[in-house]
Amino acid sequence: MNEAHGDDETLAEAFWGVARQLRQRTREALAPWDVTPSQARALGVLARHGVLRPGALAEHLRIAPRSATEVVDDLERRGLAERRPDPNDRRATLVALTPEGVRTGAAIRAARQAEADRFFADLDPADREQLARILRTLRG
Amino acid sequence: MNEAHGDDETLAEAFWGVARQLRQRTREALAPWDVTPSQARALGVLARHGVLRPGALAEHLRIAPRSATEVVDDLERRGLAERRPDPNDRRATLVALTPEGVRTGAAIRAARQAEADRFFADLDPADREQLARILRTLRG
DNA sequence: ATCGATTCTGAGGTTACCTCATCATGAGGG
DNA sequence: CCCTCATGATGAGGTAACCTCAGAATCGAT
Repeated sequence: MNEAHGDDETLAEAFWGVARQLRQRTREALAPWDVTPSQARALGVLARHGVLRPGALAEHLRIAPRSATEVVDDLERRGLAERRPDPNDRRATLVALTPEGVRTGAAIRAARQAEADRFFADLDPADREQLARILRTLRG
Repeated sequence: MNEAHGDDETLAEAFWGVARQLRQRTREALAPWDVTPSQARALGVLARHGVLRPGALAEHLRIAPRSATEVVDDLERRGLAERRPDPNDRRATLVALTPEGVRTGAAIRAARQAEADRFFADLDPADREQLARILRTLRG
């Protein structure tokens, strides 16, 4: 019920505009390590949860198990993670970060955090608090 | 079921959590028309701006010109848009919505809007105003 | 008339997903 | 002990939505 003239933007449009900017910035922050966003996410999950089966990794990433296999392939190819057999279940494999994977994961996490902080630094502290509260409400 | 509810969640993480939910809802709202998100976006741009060249469409969608060709192919295949020669420039083609494209575009716009409204309806009016203002600031 | 810019599209590549089929193994029952 | 069913990972093959690079047609300007 609200167009008829130019761009008075809806909340959703504004939200996606900001999302686009933030994604862009995050991508730039990731550039020095030459890892794709999906690899970075997997690195983050593995850093948080330690050794995981591909299936469990998939759950955390909310992707299909088959897709986790692929991400692990990539990380392994880059020397950031390695597979090892699960001693308790011979069907399963365990995925663990290599030392380099741990290092890279930490560095990426820090860089991403710094970039996000810089992004939200345009807001004064009160607005940041408001935004955090509102986002929490939306996830209720 | 999964994913720890970050108590110490960063603003960025909260933001992406909300984005994920909103994207999910939007996707569901689009389902009845069986158009992909990218087709829906193009439909929206064409509905707003009328007849456009593929290149101009690409700019509005912020994608490469070559990719707009593809989106137009899809819309044309579905009978939602059609190409016609630009009478003023024989290099160019113009993309226009068909009547069905216009109808579908309007319906999608309404459905999407309704879904977004429902999504943000969890917020009271004051919070919606705050959120709009904060998002505007971030885009400064 | 020529030359550089522009407009689109073919060819082919990438990322990040997906489903379905297959194979090995595990767990429980008879 | 064998059989069946469930589970874990992966091969094969597919999709959406992008991309770049080349090339053909045309335009505008000199």
